[in-house]
Amino acid sequence: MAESVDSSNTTPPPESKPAATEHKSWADEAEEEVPEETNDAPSSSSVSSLNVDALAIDENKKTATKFLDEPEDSNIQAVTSGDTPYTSASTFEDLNLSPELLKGLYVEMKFQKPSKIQAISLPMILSPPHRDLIAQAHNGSGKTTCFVLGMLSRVDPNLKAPQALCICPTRELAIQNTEVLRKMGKYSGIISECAVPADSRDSIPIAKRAPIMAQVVIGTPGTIKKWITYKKLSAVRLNILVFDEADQMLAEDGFKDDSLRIMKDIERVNANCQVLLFSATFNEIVKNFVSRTVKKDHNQLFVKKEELSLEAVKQYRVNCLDELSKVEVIKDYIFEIGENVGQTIIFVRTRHSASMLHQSLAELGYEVTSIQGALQHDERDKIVKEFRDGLTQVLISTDVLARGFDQQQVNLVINYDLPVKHIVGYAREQEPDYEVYLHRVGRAGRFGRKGAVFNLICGERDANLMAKIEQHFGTHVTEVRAKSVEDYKGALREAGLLQ
DNA sequence: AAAAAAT
Repeated sequence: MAESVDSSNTTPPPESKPAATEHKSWADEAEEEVPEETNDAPSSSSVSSLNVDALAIDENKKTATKFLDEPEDSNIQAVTSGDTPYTSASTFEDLNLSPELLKGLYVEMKFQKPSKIQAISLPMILSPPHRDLIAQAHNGSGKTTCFVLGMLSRVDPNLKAPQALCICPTRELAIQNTEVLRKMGKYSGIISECAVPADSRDSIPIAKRAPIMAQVVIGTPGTIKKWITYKKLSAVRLNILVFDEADQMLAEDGFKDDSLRIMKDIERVNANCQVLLFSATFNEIVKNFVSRTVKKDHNQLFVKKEELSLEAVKQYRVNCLDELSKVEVIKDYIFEIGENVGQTIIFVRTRHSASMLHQSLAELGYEVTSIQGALQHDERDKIVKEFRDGLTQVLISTDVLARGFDQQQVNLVINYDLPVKHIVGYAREQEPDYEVYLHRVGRAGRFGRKGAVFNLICGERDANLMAKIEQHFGTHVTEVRAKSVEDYKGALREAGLLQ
């Protein structure tokens, strides 16, 4: 039903081309980034021969392009602006990167060749005239590498001034992206700074801070805005501005104003700053809005929503009699067998329920940690670090970690509550937050790994939400009977997480 | 409601 809406806005109708090939498992090719799991067709599989075919032109001189490459076509729809030809990169060498950056990719990151989204987006990001780009790609498919490499490539190492800026919705994501950039840029000599609020004890008053000399700055909107306002962060030499989770950053209350403000502040002093918007989700309304926040001649990459669910992540529902039995399900089944399949994140809707669930499980003797935005910054950092180090197996979280959090050992995601949209006024029926759902699911199955999601459903209200989610993404969420451990084992086996 | 972050 919504498909027509989707395609009409993503892509002008093709004129002469046959319909895009059926979608194949994205996961198969996303695995390219994981050396030990690489079992793909050899890289000679004709990626380099693809070129851009003009399919249709609209009044803005937008050209719809279809990248015809590997047999497992991932159906990323490209809309390019003007007549710059872009050729997909089959190797990182195709991108004219510095030897230092190539070394970072191969030695530090252990990458072999670009993933699909990298192959397509990087030429668009790196080739003059450096047009703005709105890029959508699946969870865990390597978006971070796209913009991190974009930032590193567009920095002049000899110029000691901020040249690349990246804005993220959470502290955790800003830290994670900074770590990726430092790793990838290890041999480049490029200096970076993470702009998130410091612990109260070692924070320096902004007025006393020296101006930022780092060449790349990655952070959250409040701190970045503050640095710009106090003239500690100059936008004059910025070549590239990235919004990670851009749909949230630019369209959601609380983020939108800050993001647009930062964009305007930069524009005022710098007309040539390339803007990149990255996310796994851009719903139709948001897509429409954000495309008006970037330059008119921007390029676009989009994926249909029906093809966004990761096929490698199996989705299940568990019907629970009441809220209390949700805890039973978690302790009897998830803890009994879940611990054998890797790490688990349990998502809850409120900060309060994060604490409550944590407490209940702790009282029952289970080792869990929980994270939510009301905790102290250093506490948040500590909990994430323990989880990353594998010291904790099960982490309860609000949606603070719903987006972007990349921990490859997470194979299991529990939706203790389904995400719902906050509707102002008196709505009769609750609407699921489809984007948050997809992002939560995407915490499992990183880079094409297997994963499973258990949605704990209680009552008609939850059942309704679940049904809407299934309909929206065109996926089936299999029911698991909450009767015995065997039922759960069967589900995990089916998901490929158990033998 | 949650996410940022400032006061």
